Amino acid sequence: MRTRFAPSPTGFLHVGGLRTALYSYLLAKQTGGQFLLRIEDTDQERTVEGAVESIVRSLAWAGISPDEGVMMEDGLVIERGSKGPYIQSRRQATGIYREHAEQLLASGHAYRCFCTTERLEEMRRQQEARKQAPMYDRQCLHLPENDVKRLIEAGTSHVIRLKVPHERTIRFDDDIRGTMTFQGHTVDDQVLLKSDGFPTYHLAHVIDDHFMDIDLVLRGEEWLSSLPKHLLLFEYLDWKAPRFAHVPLLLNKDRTKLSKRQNAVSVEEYIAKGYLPEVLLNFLAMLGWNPGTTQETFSLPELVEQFSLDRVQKSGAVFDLEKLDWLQGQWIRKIPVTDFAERIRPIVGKEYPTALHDADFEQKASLIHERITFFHEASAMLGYFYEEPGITTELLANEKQKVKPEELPTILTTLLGILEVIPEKDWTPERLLTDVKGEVAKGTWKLGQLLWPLRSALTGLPYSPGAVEVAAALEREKTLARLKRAREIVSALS
RNA sequence: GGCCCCAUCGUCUAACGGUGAGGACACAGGAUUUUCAUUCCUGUAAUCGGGGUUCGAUUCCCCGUGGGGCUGCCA
Repeated sequence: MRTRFAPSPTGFLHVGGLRTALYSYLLAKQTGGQFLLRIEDTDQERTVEGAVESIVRSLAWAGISPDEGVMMEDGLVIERGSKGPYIQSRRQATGIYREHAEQLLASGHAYRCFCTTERLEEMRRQQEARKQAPMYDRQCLHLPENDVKRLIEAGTSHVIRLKVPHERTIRFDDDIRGTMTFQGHTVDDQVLLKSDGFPTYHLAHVIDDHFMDIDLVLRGEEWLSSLPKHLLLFEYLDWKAPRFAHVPLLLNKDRTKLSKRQNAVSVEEYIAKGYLPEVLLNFLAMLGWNPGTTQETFSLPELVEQFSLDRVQKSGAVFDLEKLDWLQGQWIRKIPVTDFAERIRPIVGKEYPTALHDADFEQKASLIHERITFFHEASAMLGYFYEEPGITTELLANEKQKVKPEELPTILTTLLGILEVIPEKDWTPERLLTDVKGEVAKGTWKLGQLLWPLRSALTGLPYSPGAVEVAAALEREKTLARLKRAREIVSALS
């Protein structure tokens, strides 16, 4: 099956766009077909410089690479394939859209309209005042042939409109929604070719999807109401229409269409925040689709295998970030520790260069593997291994753990007494814990009263990996030095 | 206003017309005998309303209601 994604280069790639691209990609891949990327830049005014690069880059980041059409090679945007060009402004230059608009004119399914924007605006105003649906009143449909000829010769600016058959009922099947029906008289005579010679979306999509041999058009639900126009065009051009699947919209918390005002909507924002491509894809796939099992995490190959349109939801889905963050945690924990360590090493190294050559970095990284959500948190979580932490009495004491400030000097001395007798070669988390517990067994202190001051003296943090794990990774000498320093601080204050 | 689409826990969702309406996120409580996190266990929580059809409707039909989309020489 050949599918395509056809965004307009009006800005960054939208997360909703990434989802339709993903679904299209999955369908193409699972049938051994091709996925195409086409750029729809027929609106000269809305086209944004650099948007094509940005969209292609975001798609590549997500691992959704087109087999044909617009793609990235060596950092450059290129076009590849035998059905090109794949950028509509370049296709326009070939005359393909005008040609077919004229064919529709000749067959009587379209007509020229010379109405000015002012007249159209006035007409709509009046229609609304009369509580009628704003629709073109067909003034130019009834223009005598001679007048049309004269106006064209005079070079009068005009558009070409589709002549919608009012008496017809248009029925069709959508792969997600099933059968739908529209009455012809409720469908407006859509502009097909604008006065600047560019096609509108409607004409361009029909022509391009035909010539690019697209089997299935998968797009957002916002296109549902213009589908009758597209079907009519396929019919009038005497082409076989592709299948259509309209996916439900992504929603804000208040259930309106996902918008910039209420959410981060561009893929670039999620990249910048540090989400893994696997996570965004996994999350987006599950918004509006479910596997019918309790599986929650899916890799791209798993999605290719399991995705199907008949399990796609009809109603819109709220884009809820909480599950996204949970998924990110799940995916991070799936990364083998060695790989995880190598991924965060450069991040930590940026702030603490010694981490770059730390032979025991993996041991330290393993301590935060289950605690981290974003890689960029790593340096803050491991900083105490590479610089002396700031320690205060307030931090070392802890009411909940029953660590009273005035007892700190005694506790720290006790801790040093326990640890100093452990030789370098036995400096493991297990041995450290065993010996601390041995002290607890004597009955003076509870475990928390010893471990809280130990952990906070070593890390300078209220939350961190466990005391003995940190001590082991920090090594004997540094651990003892930090405890001594802590003891000096508390004795100076008492 | 008109046209079209949609409707199960707060959110994402499951359920050949027969289930105690299931799972996940979030939330609450607990366990993992130090914090945080992880992991595990438990709990709170839903079929929009009204009519049909049927022995039996979350499921099928109709009418409401609610929400959304479209209504541009934008896509």
